[in-house]
Amino acid sequence: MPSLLELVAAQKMPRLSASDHVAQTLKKAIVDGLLPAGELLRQDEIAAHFHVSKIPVREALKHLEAKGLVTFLRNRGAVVASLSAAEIDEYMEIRAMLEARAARLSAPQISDQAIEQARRHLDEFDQAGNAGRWGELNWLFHSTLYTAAGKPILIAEIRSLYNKVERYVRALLSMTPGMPNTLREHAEILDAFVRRDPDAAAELTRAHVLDAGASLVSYLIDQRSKGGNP
Amino acid sequence: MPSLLELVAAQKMPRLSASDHVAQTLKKAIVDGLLPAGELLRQDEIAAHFHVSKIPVREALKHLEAKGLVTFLRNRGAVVASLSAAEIDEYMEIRAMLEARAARLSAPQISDQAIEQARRHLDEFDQAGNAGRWGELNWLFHSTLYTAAGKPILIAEIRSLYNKVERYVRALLSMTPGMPNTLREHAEILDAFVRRDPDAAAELTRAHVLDAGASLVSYLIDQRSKGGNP
DNA sequence: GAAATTTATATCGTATACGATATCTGGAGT
DNA sequence: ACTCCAGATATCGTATACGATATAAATTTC
Repeated sequence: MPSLLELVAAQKMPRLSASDHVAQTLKKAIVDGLLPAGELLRQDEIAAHFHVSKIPVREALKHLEAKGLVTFLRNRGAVVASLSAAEIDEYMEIRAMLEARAARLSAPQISDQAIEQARRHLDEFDQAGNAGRWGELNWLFHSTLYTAAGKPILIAEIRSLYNKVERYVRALLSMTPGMPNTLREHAEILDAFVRRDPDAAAELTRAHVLDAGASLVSYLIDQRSKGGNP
Repeated sequence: MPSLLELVAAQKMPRLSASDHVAQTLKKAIVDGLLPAGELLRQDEIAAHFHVSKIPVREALKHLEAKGLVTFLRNRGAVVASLSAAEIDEYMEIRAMLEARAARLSAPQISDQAIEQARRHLDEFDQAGNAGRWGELNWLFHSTLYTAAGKPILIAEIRSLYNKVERYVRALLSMTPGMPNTLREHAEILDAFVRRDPDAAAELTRAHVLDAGASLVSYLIDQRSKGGNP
């Protein structure tokens, strides 16, 4: 039987490897937009920040490279990945397809509890002031609606796409006061789920994502034509 | 001006890092099914095979982990990822959606040259005996049809899904003599593109992928209920 | 004074080295 | 003979060390 001391020590034992810890933390920083696109990620600097050597840092960066969040430049280091407007447009189109599918499969199956949980996320979302909390609540609202589909891989793929574009969505949202369409669209989507209407849930979800995508692309094209963003 | 000797030396200089070279080679071995699911990937062994140290090997494995081809077991090493029948089913469903979309967008735009190229891949495919060459030609046939869509990200996502299930598709195909439906379906798809019919191209492509998925899942369920596959 | 070349410096990519963890082997105890 | 524990062995995960490459600075050349 393990002693109390051993249990306490086990608590201190990292369940995650150093490499995984660095990867998780960096991933969040990139998705949240704390690290701007194109930012050079110096390995020694990151290693010092996490009190580890470069080895786990490089492993973490390789992991994020495969996930599309980081780009390696041979002998020049890793940078936060940049997406063109066209690429973002494609990602949003794919998201629209997959999320519409998830909504269609989930709507007829969803439980009252899940709907209530989604409604709570939505209420909190509507009140949340800062863009950081907003991103998480938006994801929680949508993913809560999708779980009844019983398609974990589909949701994981959606999440992966979400991670790639999230920082751009937030940049737009922090510029757009009031979120004109978002609130109404969310309410309509939730209502479709309440009615257990698969067609409405799918189509409203598709339109919601495509609408966000269109706003995003026009904002980016506008922004980059002016600012001369590298 | 660089001397001839320097240019020759530059030829020998690896355009790829050791880590990327290992990743590419391992990825191909896994996708092609040379390394069976669950196989332990010993770092020292792989390092010796490539005449490098463990560091680039681990970076390569981390990259493949993020791509879903490898799974790390803490302090026990990396294994070739295994997929359940349900997971394969989900991946094939998503492929069906994305490939139908690519076909729909591409069909009205496709050039005669692209169609001829696809036809050549198809002819070679029909004659190819071994399953190894088959996989590449199948991909070439389909991807050639999709390129006119002008959606590189969509195609990359399809390819990523393809990589995850390809080894299972091949295992089935090597068991199935003659490929009953595949040849006819391919011919029908190509014909839809010849007619520049987006609806037919999309629906036939969707059915083709879903058909392959259904065969795959029933084969796997059958196989695993008998053999007691770990 | 500007362009080109050399030197210096910083950072990367990888080999080596070593402690930590898991698995294997053999013996003690029942 | 079987279980349980201890030591040995193998493999992993990471720190340290160092050659290679790119960028910046200094120097030379025209």
